[in-house]
Amino acid sequence: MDYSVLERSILFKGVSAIELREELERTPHHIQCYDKEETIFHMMEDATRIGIVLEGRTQAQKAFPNGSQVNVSVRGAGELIGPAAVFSNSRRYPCDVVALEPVTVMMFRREDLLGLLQKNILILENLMTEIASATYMLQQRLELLSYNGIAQKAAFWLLMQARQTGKDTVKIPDSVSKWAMLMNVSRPSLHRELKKLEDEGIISYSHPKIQILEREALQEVLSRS
Amino acid sequence: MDYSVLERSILFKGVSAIELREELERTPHHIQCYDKEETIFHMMEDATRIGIVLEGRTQAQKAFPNGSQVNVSVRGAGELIGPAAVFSNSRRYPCDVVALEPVTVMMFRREDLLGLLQKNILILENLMTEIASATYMLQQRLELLSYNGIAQKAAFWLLMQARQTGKDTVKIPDSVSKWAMLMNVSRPSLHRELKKLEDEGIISYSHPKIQILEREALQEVLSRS
DNA sequence: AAAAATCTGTATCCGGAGATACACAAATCA
DNA sequence: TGATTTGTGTATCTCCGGATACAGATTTTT
Repeated sequence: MDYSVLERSILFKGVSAIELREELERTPHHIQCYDKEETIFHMMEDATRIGIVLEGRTQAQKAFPNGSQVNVSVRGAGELIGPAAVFSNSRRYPCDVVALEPVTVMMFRREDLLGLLQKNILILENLMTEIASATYMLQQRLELLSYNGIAQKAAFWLLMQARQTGKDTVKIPDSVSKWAMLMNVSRPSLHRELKKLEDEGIISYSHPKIQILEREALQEVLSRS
Repeated sequence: MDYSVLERSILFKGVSAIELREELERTPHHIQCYDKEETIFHMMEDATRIGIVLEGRTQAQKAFPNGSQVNVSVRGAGELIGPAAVFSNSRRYPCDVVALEPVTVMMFRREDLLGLLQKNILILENLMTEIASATYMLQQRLELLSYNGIAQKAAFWLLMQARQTGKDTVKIPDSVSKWAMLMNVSRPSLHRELKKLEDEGIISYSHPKIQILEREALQEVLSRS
């Protein structure tokens, strides 16, 4: 078994290889594989298990009654799926988690993980940081959705990316379509607004890349409405 | 000093009074009072402190550059403010937290609280559950905002309330205006849509109360679009 | 390399919802 | 109790953005 992923995983980072091995021997868990498209956790299902992605990528998504769908987050090797759900009061998965590719996951049952946490403070801190950061991401997401104009949403997202990466050239996430979904707007509308921003000389947009030309002006877009 | 609030607080519930007193004596903290309208935590400020509300109510809110504002959550006696922010990677408060009334808060610095957590697993579990549940609330909020129609948003909210309370008569939160803000729509538009739903015989609306007449139909509203 | 699937750029149409305005009711305060 | 503030009910107007369509480009599959 390859421990390198685990050693750098969200949950176990900072834990020495030896210690990690011991902990795992003591703690019940199992490895599970899923095909592409397969659902790992079902929305509203009882949240008894938490997973560490060992291989492949998963996506949390929420299907709407009208057929549309919102993508919440993508998790790759070393990342966790379902951590908040398992410890929340409701103890339900709030979205579906599906495999974007063939995926292998290490699964822990809630009670077994709790044991781990009680014995190893470092793991516990890791988990807490992860969950806390998740709420931060969600708040960010919420702020994005709370802007009423498409230009505002796009500007907010661009400024956020620019701040996080330190660069003022931003690559579009996967595709314009995905980006539009992320912001809960239609793709043609997003495209139209990007063009407008380009016409105004605030950004320059050539397919997979967007460059922020006038950060001031872009900031100022946020206060329009 | 009155310990009754603390004993039933989110953070310390389940901890015996004696133990609680000991912990508090060992752990640096201080009590702070705020006037109505005063800001307790500033958005983007360095998140070094976590608070337990002892008296009064606080509100987390986010001001937008264009002047509008989103209310995130209200916290009363025994509840926590800033728990996720303090343990997130960014370590920034994601919103302003302001006093809705005169408020007294017990403040802990991050490092002091960490000490508490390491010594007392129960407190740690409490905190984790709280943060995890917060992400659940946020997901809910996100789902609400992700519906594109006002009728859909309202229906979702009503069904949620009905499920949570078990009743099919729902009281509007504070006021229609506040409700509209919560869902990020304009008040007149919300009112219009409520009327429509009433015309359709799905709900009955007489000022502070809404009764769900046809739950099936209301559920079905969600899939419109 | 051909075929299939997916994504982009762009235009046209139209409905939903925001902004605004104002009379009336309700709650708060002086 | 009257005055001031805050919230509700409702209409009208405007426009942003969703739906749809389709031609070219790009990527993936076979």
